[in-house]
Amino acid sequence: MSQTTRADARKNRDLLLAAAREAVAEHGTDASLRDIARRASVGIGTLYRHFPTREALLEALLNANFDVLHARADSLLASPDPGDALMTWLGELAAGAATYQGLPESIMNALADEESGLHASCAQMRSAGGRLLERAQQAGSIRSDVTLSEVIALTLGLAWAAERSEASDLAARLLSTAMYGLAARDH
Amino acid sequence: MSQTTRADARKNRDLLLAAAREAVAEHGTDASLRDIARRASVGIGTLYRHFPTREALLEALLNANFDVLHARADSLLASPDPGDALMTWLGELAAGAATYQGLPESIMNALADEESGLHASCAQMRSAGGRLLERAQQAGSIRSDVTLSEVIALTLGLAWAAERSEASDLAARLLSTAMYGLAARDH
DNA sequence: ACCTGAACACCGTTCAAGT
DNA sequence: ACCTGAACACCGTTCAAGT
Repeated sequence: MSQTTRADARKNRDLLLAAAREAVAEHGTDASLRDIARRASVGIGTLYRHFPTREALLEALLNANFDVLHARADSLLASPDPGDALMTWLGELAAGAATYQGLPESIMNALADEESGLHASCAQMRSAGGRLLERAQQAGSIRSDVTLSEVIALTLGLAWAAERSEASDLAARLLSTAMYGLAARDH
Repeated sequence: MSQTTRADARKNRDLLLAAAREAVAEHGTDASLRDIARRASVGIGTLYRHFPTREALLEALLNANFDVLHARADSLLASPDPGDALMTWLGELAAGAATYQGLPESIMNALADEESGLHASCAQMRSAGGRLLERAQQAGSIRSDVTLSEVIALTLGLAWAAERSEASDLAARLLSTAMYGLAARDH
Protein backbone atom coordinates (compact mmCIF):
# COMPACT_ATOMS: atom_id res chain seq x y z
CA MET A 1 0.00 0.00 0.00
CA SER A 2 2.59 2.57 1.05
CA GLN A 3 4.87 4.02 -1.60
CA THR A 4 7.91 2.31 -0.10
CA THR A 5 6.46 -1.11 -0.91
CA ARG A 6 8.73 -3.10 -3.15
CA ALA A 7 7.47 -3.43 -6.68
CA ASP A 8 7.49 -7.25 -6.66
CA ALA A 9 5.50 -7.36 -3.42
CA ARG A 10 2.97 -4.96 -4.83
CA LYS A 11 2.66 -7.08 -7.95
CA ASN A 12 2.18 -10.26 -5.93
CA ARG A 13 -0.52 -8.60 -3.90
CA ASP A 14 -2.38 -7.67 -7.04
CA LEU A 15 -1.96 -11.16 -8.49
CA LEU A 16 -3.30 -12.64 -5.27
CA LEU A 17 -6.33 -10.38 -5.24
CA ALA A 18 -7.18 -11.19 -8.84
CA ALA A 19 -6.77 -14.90 -8.18
CA ALA A 20 -8.87 -14.64 -5.04
CA ARG A 21 -11.62 -12.86 -6.90
CA GLU A 22 -11.73 -15.72 -9.39
CA ALA A 23 -11.59 -18.51 -6.83
CA VAL A 24 -14.17 -16.93 -4.53
CA ALA A 25 -16.49 -16.34 -7.46
CA GLU A 26 -16.24 -20.03 -8.30
CA HIS A 27 -16.17 -21.65 -4.87
CA GLY A 28 -17.48 -19.05 -2.49
CA THR A 29 -16.05 -17.46 0.60
CA ASP A 30 -14.24 -20.58 1.76
CA ALA A 31 -12.36 -21.19 -1.44
CA SER A 32 -9.06 -22.98 -0.97
CA LEU A 33 -6.24 -20.60 -0.04
CA ARG A 34 -3.75 -22.98 -1.60
CA ASP A 35 -5.71 -22.82 -4.83
CA ILE A 36 -5.64 -19.03 -4.73
CA ALA A 37 -1.87 -19.04 -4.29
CA ARG A 38 -1.56 -21.49 -7.17
CA ARG A 39 -3.72 -19.34 -9.44
CA ALA A 40 -1.55 -16.36 -8.57
CA SER A 41 1.60 -18.42 -9.28
CA VAL A 42 2.86 -17.52 -5.88
CA GLY A 43 4.05 -19.56 -2.90
CA ILE A 44 1.49 -20.21 -0.19
CA GLY A 45 3.72 -18.36 2.26
CA THR A 46 3.42 -15.25 0.14
CA LEU A 47 -0.34 -15.35 0.45
CA TYR A 48 -0.01 -15.54 4.22
CA ARG A 49 2.50 -12.72 4.27
CA HIS A 50 0.13 -10.40 2.43
CA PHE A 51 -3.06 -11.61 4.06
CA PRO A 52 -2.50 -13.24 7.44
CA THR A 53 -6.05 -14.54 7.60
CA ARG A 54 -8.79 -15.47 5.16
CA GLU A 55 -10.80 -12.58 6.56
CA ALA A 56 -8.03 -10.11 5.78
CA LEU A 57 -8.08 -11.33 2.20
CA LEU A 58 -11.85 -10.99 2.02
CA GLU A 59 -11.59 -7.53 3.47
CA ALA A 60 -9.30 -6.45 0.66
CA LEU A 61 -11.58 -8.14 -1.85
CA LEU A 62 -14.73 -6.44 -0.59
CA ASN A 63 -13.35 -3.03 0.18
CA ALA A 64 -14.91 -1.34 -2.80
CA ASN A 65 -18.27 -3.01 -2.23
CA PHE A 66 -18.41 -1.77 1.32
CA ASP A 67 -17.53 1.71 0.18
CA VAL A 68 -20.40 1.70 -2.28
CA LEU A 69 -22.84 0.52 0.37
CA HIS A 70 -21.59 3.17 2.73
CA ALA A 71 -22.00 5.91 0.15
CA ARG A 72 -25.48 4.65 -0.70
CA ALA A 73 -26.50 4.92 2.94
CA ASP A 74 -25.28 8.51 3.03
CA SER A 75 -27.15 9.51 -0.08
CA LEU A 76 -30.32 7.70 0.99
CA LEU A 77 -30.20 9.72 4.18
CA ALA A 78 -31.31 12.66 2.08
CA SER A 79 -34.22 10.90 0.39
CA PRO A 80 -37.77 11.99 1.26
CA ASP A 81 -39.26 8.76 2.68
CA PRO A 82 -37.20 7.41 5.62
CA GLY A 83 -38.96 4.03 5.63
CA ASP A 84 -38.44 3.47 1.93
CA ALA A 85 -34.85 4.59 2.24
CA LEU A 86 -34.10 1.93 4.86
CA MET A 87 -35.91 -0.71 2.84
CA THR A 88 -33.96 0.20 -0.27
CA TRP A 89 -30.66 0.08 1.55
CA LEU A 90 -31.37 -3.28 3.19
CA GLY A 91 -32.27 -4.60 -0.23
CA GLU A 92 -28.90 -3.49 -1.53
CA LEU A 93 -27.16 -5.03 1.45
CA ALA A 94 -28.89 -8.33 0.72
CA ALA A 95 -28.00 -8.07 -2.97
CA GLY A 96 -24.40 -7.23 -2.12
CA ALA A 97 -24.18 -10.18 0.27
CA ALA A 98 -25.28 -12.36 -2.63
CA THR A 99 -22.19 -11.43 -4.63
CA TYR A 100 -20.31 -14.45 -3.38
CA GLN A 101 -21.61 -17.71 -2.01
CA GLY A 102 -21.00 -17.78 1.73
CA LEU A 103 -20.69 -14.03 2.03
CA PRO A 104 -23.70 -13.57 4.32
CA GLU A 105 -22.03 -16.01 6.69
CA SER A 106 -18.65 -14.28 6.47
CA ILE A 107 -20.22 -10.91 7.24
CA MET A 108 -22.32 -12.27 10.08
CA ASN A 109 -19.27 -13.97 11.61
CA ALA A 110 -17.20 -10.84 11.22
CA LEU A 111 -19.82 -8.74 13.00
CA ALA A 112 -19.79 -11.16 15.93
CA ASP A 113 -16.00 -11.40 16.17
CA GLU A 114 -14.11 -8.21 16.95
CA GLU A 115 -10.82 -9.93 16.21
CA SER A 116 -11.84 -10.72 12.66
CA GLY A 117 -9.94 -8.96 9.90
CA LEU A 118 -13.31 -8.24 8.38
CA HIS A 119 -14.88 -6.79 11.51
CA ALA A 120 -14.08 -3.13 11.00
CA SER A 121 -15.50 -2.99 7.48
CA CYS A 122 -18.66 -4.77 8.52
CA ALA A 123 -19.17 -2.72 11.66
CA GLN A 124 -18.78 0.46 9.63
CA MET A 125 -21.31 -0.82 7.14
CA ARG A 126 -23.69 -1.59 9.97
CA SER A 127 -23.27 1.89 11.43
CA ALA A 128 -24.12 3.42 8.09
CA GLY A 129 -27.38 1.49 8.17
CA GLY A 130 -27.90 2.61 11.74
CA ARG A 131 -28.37 6.21 10.67
CA LEU A 132 -31.04 5.12 8.20
CA LEU A 133 -32.78 3.06 10.88
CA GLU A 134 -32.78 5.89 13.41
CA ARG A 135 -34.26 8.28 10.90
CA ALA A 136 -36.98 5.78 9.96
CA GLN A 137 -37.80 5.19 13.60
CA GLN A 138 -37.92 8.90 14.40
CA ALA A 139 -40.21 9.38 11.42
CA GLY A 140 -42.47 6.75 12.96
CA SER A 141 -42.33 4.38 10.02
CA ILE A 142 -40.36 1.63 11.76
CA ARG A 143 -41.09 0.09 15.14
CA SER A 144 -39.05 1.75 17.86
CA ASP A 145 -38.38 -1.47 19.78
CA VAL A 146 -36.30 -2.94 16.98
CA THR A 147 -32.53 -2.92 17.17
CA LEU A 148 -29.91 -2.19 14.52
CA SER A 149 -28.26 -5.56 15.05
CA GLU A 150 -31.62 -7.26 14.67
CA VAL A 151 -32.39 -5.55 11.39
CA ILE A 152 -28.99 -6.49 10.00
CA ALA A 153 -29.24 -10.06 11.28
CA LEU A 154 -32.68 -10.35 9.74
CA THR A 155 -31.46 -9.10 6.38
CA LEU A 156 -28.38 -11.33 6.31
CA GLY A 157 -30.43 -14.30 7.47
CA LEU A 158 -32.78 -13.86 4.55
CA ALA A 159 -29.88 -13.38 2.14
CA TRP A 160 -28.40 -16.59 3.53
CA ALA A 161 -31.66 -18.47 3.02
CA ALA A 162 -31.92 -17.15 -0.53
CA GLU A 163 -28.48 -18.57 -1.34
CA ARG A 164 -29.87 -22.09 -0.99
CA SER A 165 -32.85 -21.72 -3.25
CA GLU A 166 -33.71 -21.74 -6.90
CA ALA A 167 -36.06 -18.79 -6.61
CA SER A 168 -33.72 -15.96 -7.52
CA ASP A 169 -36.00 -13.31 -6.06
CA LEU A 170 -36.41 -15.07 -2.73
CA ALA A 171 -34.29 -12.61 -0.78
CA ALA A 172 -36.26 -9.66 -2.12
CA ARG A 173 -39.61 -11.34 -1.46
CA LEU A 174 -38.69 -12.36 2.07
CA LEU A 175 -37.27 -8.95 2.80
CA SER A 176 -40.37 -7.14 1.66
CA THR A 177 -42.48 -9.47 3.79
CA ALA A 178 -40.24 -8.87 6.77
CA MET A 179 -40.47 -5.12 6.24
CA TYR A 180 -44.20 -5.31 6.85
CA GLY A 181 -43.28 -6.81 10.17
CA LEU A 182 -40.89 -3.97 10.94
CA ALA A 183 -43.44 -1.31 10.06
CA ALA A 184 -44.84 0.72 12.92
CA ARG A 185 -48.59 0.43 13.28
CA ASP A 186 -50.91 2.98 14.86
CA HIS A 187 -53.50 0.66 16.29
CA MET B 1 -32.39 -52.24 11.76
CA SER B 2 -33.88 -55.57 10.66
CA GLN B 3 -33.86 -58.46 13.09
CA THR B 4 -31.35 -60.37 11.02
CA THR B 5 -28.70 -57.73 11.66
CA ARG B 6 -25.65 -59.19 13.30
CA ALA B 7 -25.29 -58.28 16.93
CA ASP B 8 -21.84 -56.71 16.49
CA ALA B 9 -23.06 -54.54 13.64
CA ARG B 10 -26.02 -53.38 15.67
CA LYS B 11 -23.72 -52.54 18.56
CA ASN B 12 -21.36 -50.57 16.33
CA ARG B 13 -24.26 -48.63 14.93
CA ASP B 14 -25.33 -47.66 18.43
CA LEU B 15 -21.78 -46.74 19.42
CA LEU B 16 -21.49 -44.57 16.32
CA LEU B 17 -24.74 -42.77 17.01
CA ALA B 18 -23.77 -42.06 20.60
CA ALA B 19 -20.36 -40.82 19.49
CA ALA B 20 -21.93 -38.70 16.78
CA ARG B 21 -24.34 -37.14 19.25
CA GLU B 22 -21.38 -36.13 21.41
CA ALA B 23 -19.23 -34.83 18.59
CA VAL B 24 -22.03 -32.89 16.91
CA ALA B 25 -23.02 -31.38 20.24
CA GLU B 26 -19.44 -30.15 20.62
CA HIS B 27 -18.51 -29.17 17.08
CA GLY B 28 -21.77 -28.82 15.21
CA THR B 29 -23.12 -30.45 12.12
CA ASP B 30 -19.78 -30.67 10.37
CA ALA B 31 -17.96 -32.45 13.15
CA SER B 32 -15.08 -34.64 11.96
CA LEU B 33 -16.28 -38.07 10.84
CA ARG B 34 -12.92 -39.49 11.73
CA ASP B 35 -13.30 -38.14 15.22
CA ILE B 36 -16.72 -39.77 15.51
CA ALA B 37 -15.29 -43.14 14.46
CA ARG B 38 -12.49 -42.69 16.99
CA ARG B 39 -14.92 -41.87 19.79
CA ALA B 40 -16.90 -44.99 18.89
CA SER B 41 -13.67 -47.06 18.87
CA VAL B 42 -14.51 -48.20 15.39
CA GLY B 43 -12.70 -48.11 12.06
CA ILE B 44 -13.54 -45.23 9.77
CA GLY B 45 -14.72 -47.77 7.20
CA THR B 46 -17.34 -49.01 9.65
CA LEU B 47 -18.78 -45.54 9.94
CA TYR B 48 -19.07 -45.35 6.16
CA ARG B 49 -20.65 -48.80 5.99
CA HIS B 50 -23.40 -47.80 8.42
CA PHE B 51 -23.82 -44.24 7.22
CA PRO B 52 -22.68 -43.71 3.63
CA THR B 53 -22.92 -39.93 3.93
CA ARG B 54 -22.78 -37.36 6.67
CA GLU B 55 -26.41 -36.58 5.91
CA ALA B 56 -27.42 -40.20 6.49
CA LEU B 57 -25.77 -40.03 9.90
CA LEU B 58 -27.54 -36.79 10.73
CA GLU B 59 -30.81 -38.31 9.61
CA ALA B 60 -30.41 -41.12 12.12
CA LEU B 61 -29.38 -38.63 14.77
CA LEU B 62 -32.36 -36.35 14.23
CA ASN B 63 -35.04 -38.92 13.60
CA ALA B 64 -36.70 -38.54 16.97
CA ASN B 65 -36.62 -34.74 16.78
CA PHE B 66 -38.37 -34.75 13.42
CA ASP B 67 -40.99 -37.12 14.78
CA VAL B 68 -41.71 -34.77 17.65
CA LEU B 69 -42.04 -31.79 15.32
CA HIS B 70 -44.33 -33.78 13.08
CA ALA B 71 -46.55 -34.81 15.95
CA ARG B 72 -46.66 -31.25 17.21
CA ALA B 73 -47.90 -30.07 13.84
CA ASP B 74 -50.66 -32.64 13.91
CA SER B 75 -51.81 -31.69 17.37
CA LEU B 76 -51.60 -27.96 16.66
CA LEU B 77 -53.88 -28.59 13.71
CA ALA B 78 -56.68 -29.03 16.24
CA SER B 79 -55.94 -25.85 18.18
CA PRO B 80 -58.48 -23.00 18.01
CA ASP B 81 -56.38 -20.17 16.54
CA PRO B 82 -54.81 -21.16 13.18
CA GLY B 83 -52.47 -18.17 13.10
CA ASP B 84 -51.16 -18.78 16.60
CA ALA B 85 -50.79 -22.46 15.82
CA LEU B 86 -48.51 -21.75 12.86
CA MET B 87 -46.51 -19.21 14.86
CA THR B 88 -46.07 -21.70 17.70
CA TRP B 89 -44.94 -24.44 15.36
CA LEU B 90 -42.46 -22.23 13.53
CA GLY B 91 -41.07 -21.22 16.90
CA GLU B 92 -40.52 -24.87 17.74
CA LEU B 93 -38.92 -25.48 14.37
CA ALA B 94 -36.51 -22.61 15.03
CA ALA B 95 -35.79 -23.93 18.53
CA GLY B 96 -35.25 -27.43 17.19
CA ALA B 97 -32.89 -26.15 14.52
CA ALA B 98 -30.88 -24.56 17.31
CA THR B 99 -30.17 -27.95 18.88
CA TYR B 100 -26.89 -28.26 17.03
CA GLN B 101 -24.68 -25.60 15.55
CA GLY B 102 -24.98 -25.72 11.78
CA LEU B 103 -28.29 -27.53 11.83
CA PRO B 104 -30.28 -24.76 10.11
CA GLU B 105 -27.79 -25.01 7.25
CA SER B 106 -27.98 -28.80 7.10
CA ILE B 107 -31.77 -28.70 6.96
CA MET B 108 -31.81 -25.95 4.36
CA ASN B 109 -29.33 -27.83 2.19
CA ALA B 110 -31.27 -31.06 2.56
CA LEU B 111 -34.48 -29.38 1.47
CA ALA B 112 -32.77 -28.08 -1.67
CA ASP B 113 -31.07 -31.38 -2.54
CA GLU B 114 -33.34 -34.33 -3.28
CA GLU B 115 -30.35 -36.66 -3.26
CA SER B 116 -29.49 -35.79 0.31
CA GLY B 117 -29.89 -38.53 2.87
CA LEU B 118 -31.62 -35.93 5.00
CA HIS B 119 -34.05 -34.80 2.32
CA ALA B 120 -36.97 -37.10 3.08
CA SER B 121 -37.09 -36.25 6.79
CA CYS B 122 -36.91 -32.54 6.08
CA ALA B 123 -39.47 -32.60 3.30
CA GLN B 124 -41.87 -34.47 5.57
CA MET B 125 -41.31 -31.93 8.28
CA ARG B 126 -42.01 -29.16 5.82
CA SER B 127 -45.23 -30.83 4.68
CA ALA B 128 -46.42 -31.05 8.25
CA GLY B 129 -45.95 -27.30 8.48
CA GLY B 130 -47.76 -26.93 5.18
CA ARG B 131 -51.01 -28.10 6.69
CA LEU B 132 -50.71 -25.49 9.42
CA LEU B 133 -49.95 -22.78 6.86
CA GLU B 134 -52.93 -23.70 4.68
CA ARG B 135 -55.27 -23.61 7.62
CA ALA B 136 -53.94 -20.23 8.72
CA GLN B 137 -54.31 -18.86 5.20
CA GLN B 138 -57.85 -20.22 4.83
CA ALA B 139 -58.73 -18.68 8.17
CA GLY B 140 -57.47 -15.39 6.76
CA SER B 141 -54.81 -14.84 9.37
CA ILE B 142 -51.81 -15.28 7.06
CA ARG B 143 -51.26 -13.60 3.71
CA SER B 144 -52.38 -15.86 0.90
CA ASP B 145 -49.51 -14.93 -1.43
CA VAL B 146 -46.92 -16.48 0.80
CA THR B 147 -45.46 -19.88 0.02
CA LEU B 148 -44.65 -22.82 2.28
CA SER B 149 -41.04 -22.86 1.15
CA GLU B 150 -40.79 -19.16 1.87
CA VAL B 151 -42.11 -19.51 5.40
CA ILE B 152 -39.68 -22.35 6.11
CA ALA B 153 -36.76 -20.49 4.54
CA LEU B 154 -37.62 -17.40 6.57
CA THR B 155 -37.73 -19.39 9.80
CA LEU B 156 -34.48 -21.26 9.14
CA GLY B 157 -32.80 -18.04 8.03
CA LEU B 158 -33.65 -16.41 11.32
CA ALA B 159 -32.55 -19.49 13.25
CA TRP B 160 -29.28 -19.33 11.32
CA ALA B 161 -28.80 -15.66 12.16
CA ALA B 162 -29.52 -16.35 15.81
CA GLU B 163 -26.74 -18.95 15.90
CA ARG B 164 -24.17 -16.20 15.42
CA SER B 165 -25.31 -13.89 18.14
CA GLU B 166 -25.04 -13.47 21.86
CA ALA B 167 -28.70 -12.55 22.28
CA SER B 168 -30.19 -15.94 23.08
CA ASP B 169 -33.72 -14.82 22.31
CA LEU B 170 -32.82 -13.37 18.90
CA ALA B 171 -34.54 -16.12 16.91
CA ALA B 172 -37.76 -15.71 18.85
CA ARG B 173 -37.67 -11.91 18.57
CA LEU B 174 -36.96 -11.95 14.85
CA LEU B 175 -39.59 -14.58 14.26
CA SER B 176 -42.26 -12.64 16.08
CA THR B 177 -41.34 -9.55 14.07
CA ALA B 178 -41.48 -11.52 10.85
CA MET B 179 -44.87 -12.93 11.79
CA TYR B 180 -46.28 -9.41 11.78
CA GLY B 181 -45.12 -9.28 8.20
CA LEU B 182 -46.84 -12.53 7.36
CA ALA B 183 -50.12 -11.45 8.91
CA ALA B 184 -52.97 -10.71 6.54
CA ARG B 185 -54.25 -7.17 6.80
CA ASP B 186 -57.71 -5.95 5.93
CA HIS B 187 -56.90 -2.46 4.83
C1' DA C 1 12.17 -7.14 2.86
C1' DC C 2 10.23 -10.49 0.68
C1' DC C 3 9.56 -15.18 -1.40
C1' DT C 4 9.46 -20.27 -1.43
C1' DG C 5 7.86 -24.73 -0.47
C1' DA C 6 8.68 -28.62 2.61
C1' DA C 7 6.71 -30.10 6.85
C1' DC C 8 3.06 -30.86 10.20
C1' DA C 9 -1.33 -32.06 11.62
C1' DC C 10 -5.36 -32.59 10.14
C1' DC C 11 -9.53 -33.77 6.71
C1' DG C 12 -13.15 -36.95 3.60
C1' DT C 13 -13.42 -41.08 1.10
C1' DT C 14 -12.22 -45.59 -0.93
C1' DC C 15 -10.94 -50.22 -1.01
C1' DA C 16 -7.97 -54.42 -0.51
C1' DA C 17 -7.28 -57.50 3.04
C1' DG C 18 -8.89 -59.76 6.80
C1' DT C 19 -12.52 -62.39 10.24
C1' DA D 1 -21.65 -59.95 6.42
C1' DC D 2 -19.04 -57.06 8.48
C1' DC D 3 -14.72 -54.73 10.19
C1' DT D 4 -10.14 -52.54 9.70
C1' DG D 5 -6.88 -49.15 8.54
C1' DA D 6 -3.56 -47.93 4.97
C1' DA D 7 -3.70 -45.10 0.99
C1' DC D 8 -4.97 -41.11 -1.77
C1' DA D 9 -5.86 -36.52 -2.57
C1' DC D 10 -6.77 -32.82 -0.52
C1' DC D 11 -6.80 -28.93 3.39
C1' DG D 12 -4.82 -24.65 6.70
C1' DT D 13 -0.80 -22.96 8.76
C1' DT D 14 4.11 -22.40 10.07
C1' DC D 15 8.82 -21.61 9.45
C1' DA D 16 13.70 -22.52 8.00
C1' DA D 17 16.20 -21.49 4.08
C1' DG D 18 16.96 -18.71 0.43
C1' DT D 19 17.34 -13.98 -2.63
